[in-house]
Amino acid sequence: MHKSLLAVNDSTVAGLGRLARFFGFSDVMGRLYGTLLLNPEPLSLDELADGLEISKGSVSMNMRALERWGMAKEIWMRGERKKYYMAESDLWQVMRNILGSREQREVQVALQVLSDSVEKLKTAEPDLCAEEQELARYYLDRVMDLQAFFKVAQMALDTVVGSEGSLDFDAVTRIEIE
Amino acid sequence: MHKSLLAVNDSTVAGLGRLARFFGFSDVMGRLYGTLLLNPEPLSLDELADGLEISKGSVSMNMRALERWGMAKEIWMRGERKKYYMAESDLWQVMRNILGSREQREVQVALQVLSDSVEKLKTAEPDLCAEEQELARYYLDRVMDLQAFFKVAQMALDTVVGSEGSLDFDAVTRIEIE
DNA sequence: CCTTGCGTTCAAAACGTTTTGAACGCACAG
DNA sequence: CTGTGCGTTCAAAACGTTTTGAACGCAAGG
Repeated sequence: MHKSLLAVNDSTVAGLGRLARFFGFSDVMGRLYGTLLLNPEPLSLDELADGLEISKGSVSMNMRALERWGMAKEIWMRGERKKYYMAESDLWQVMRNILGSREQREVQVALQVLSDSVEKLKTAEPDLCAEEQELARYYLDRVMDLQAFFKVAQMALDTVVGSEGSLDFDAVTRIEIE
Repeated sequence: MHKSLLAVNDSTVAGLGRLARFFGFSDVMGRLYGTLLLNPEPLSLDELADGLEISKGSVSMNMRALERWGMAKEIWMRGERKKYYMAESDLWQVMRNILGSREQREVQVALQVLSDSVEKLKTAEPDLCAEEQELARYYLDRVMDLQAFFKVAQMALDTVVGSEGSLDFDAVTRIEIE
């Protein structure tokens, strides 16, 4: 294959590996996704293993993870006993999958913990000595700051997850500041 | 100290540890930040080490990292030879620091690599055989999808980083979809 | 029934990151 | 000048995660 195509392939695959790490996935997941994304035809596990020079076991496990995250889908080729995969090429769809199942849950849990804390502090206040009451109020301020912060995060996530099609540039610039 | 205050402290510190990991920092950085955030008075390195039951060396290194990220600042106490730290309690300021120095650079690099790829593909196209040309066009489509994706990310980051004060809820809900 | 070709699994190994703790340097007080 | 108390450093150890590769299961074809 031509040198420039290989170069583009390499940097894209490497870049998606980086991106995957950034999102808390493994490097290999990102590279597998990149390899599939740049292949018009579906690829088999062996082709992926050869292409990235990693073990078949690793490909098997990481591809299952990619499937669970909706980043790749299995393709049935008639007459073939091998499994073939293609990348989900709609990046916003991938984004929605990830934010929707992982990040939203994370934020939910955080908000739950924080509102429990507010509850605890308010309930306990009467039982506290003066000094402790002051500290409790201080805690309350901080915890409520965190709550406000996470609520904004929650709204932002809901917006992306609830969107259809791709977010466009103009839309994002229309975010306004208090 | 009262049980409920300890419970709130624990869960907040643990939660900020989680959050720190999520953002690619170490758990300890998040816990140190949380500990400082819930202390009306500045704390010394030894107090932090004792409070979290970690070594003094770790506190020293992680606090310097927190300082570099603008998440804590040193407080000079007259007559004291110890170093004291306080948390930067404006969470949006912390966010702006992190997004501004780390994430923006990351996105910049990605965009640079992608536009280099576009350039390479366009330059090389005339030299390619028919089959390769088709693949090059396929690559171009995919690379440009990635470009669009990262440009949205860049805009979102710019918006947050360039903002002053805290983003409010309404503002975020005003994001519109294509 | 056996063989072949495939995907899956998982224990062990490789690897990277984080934590520790002892050694060190520095500044101040006596 | 010396001792004390502090922060810093870094090599070694602990730890967690990822990768490998051999063993296995399973299905299809002979």
